[in-house]
Amino acid sequence: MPELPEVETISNQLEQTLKGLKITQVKILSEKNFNGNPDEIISQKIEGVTRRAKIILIKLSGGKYLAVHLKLTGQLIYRETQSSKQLSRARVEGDAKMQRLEQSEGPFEIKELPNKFTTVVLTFSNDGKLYFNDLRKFGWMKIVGDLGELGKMGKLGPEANKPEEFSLNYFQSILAKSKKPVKLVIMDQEKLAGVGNIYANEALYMAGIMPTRPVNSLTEKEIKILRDSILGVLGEAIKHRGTSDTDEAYRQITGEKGNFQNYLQIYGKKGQECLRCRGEIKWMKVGGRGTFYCPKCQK
DNA sequence: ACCTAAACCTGGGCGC
DNA sequence: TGCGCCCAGGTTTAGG
Repeated sequence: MPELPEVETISNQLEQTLKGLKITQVKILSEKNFNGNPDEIISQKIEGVTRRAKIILIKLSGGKYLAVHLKLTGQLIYRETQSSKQLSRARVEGDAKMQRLEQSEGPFEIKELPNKFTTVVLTFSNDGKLYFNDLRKFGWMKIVGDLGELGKMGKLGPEANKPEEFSLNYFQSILAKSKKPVKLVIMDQEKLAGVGNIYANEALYMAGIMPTRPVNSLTEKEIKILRDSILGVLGEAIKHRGTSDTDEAYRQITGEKGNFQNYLQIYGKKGQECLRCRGEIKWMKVGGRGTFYCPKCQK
């Protein structure tokens, strides 16, 4: 699910929420989604939470990290209270935060936790709990000393939302070498970290470039515009706390949806009108992934 | 080195 | 209403 803006949002919220707490319990409900010895992290303090590409890194006082990848449908939901008694008390007392939680929408209405999709539950020294839910169970948690232990996943390009790392010079250098479709190159995590299917579609539309264009055919001007579009769309999506396009995937740690789905221009809009030319938005597969484009506006 | 399809899973939506 | 098929925010792996 989550791409850079969603993982950034979750990571920032976890940093705010978990920093300084100790892990008191690790309950594993799905063995295949937790890699490592859970006893190793019990009673360790959370020193901070950061992000690299689409990986969340929870730094522990023992020096290691609890790394989390949400893949397509992973969620991390934090609750300090969950009993129905507490819910009803919050209702009576008009607790704004709890009411907001109760009102969030979708089939996973996260009233009951853990639920059938919960794979791991971490409990902290304040009795708060972090629920790792994952409908498709592709996501994982892993105890690692550094990113190198993640194998291929640890080999990552510059962060796609950071202009200094993702420099124009660097972008030009990776594009000159290859005849691959531009969409595949900007989604290649080893070349550029954080861009996934939604934001690749959006950035290419904004830049007016066909997703299938061989990268070595891009003009200098197009390369500049594409870089600006990637930086721009990721920045905006972070501001709006990510995209919750469907009901079953990305949520903020409160259970609330993000808001960037209201600002998408091309992703998921097959058959609808292009905002720019009023032509029909088309769909095709590029590298096996669903790709939305406007044949008039993207060359 | 390239490309594609399949694999990991579960559920929603569509056509018939 | 039900069945079969295709689709889904990611990444790895197998085969040509």
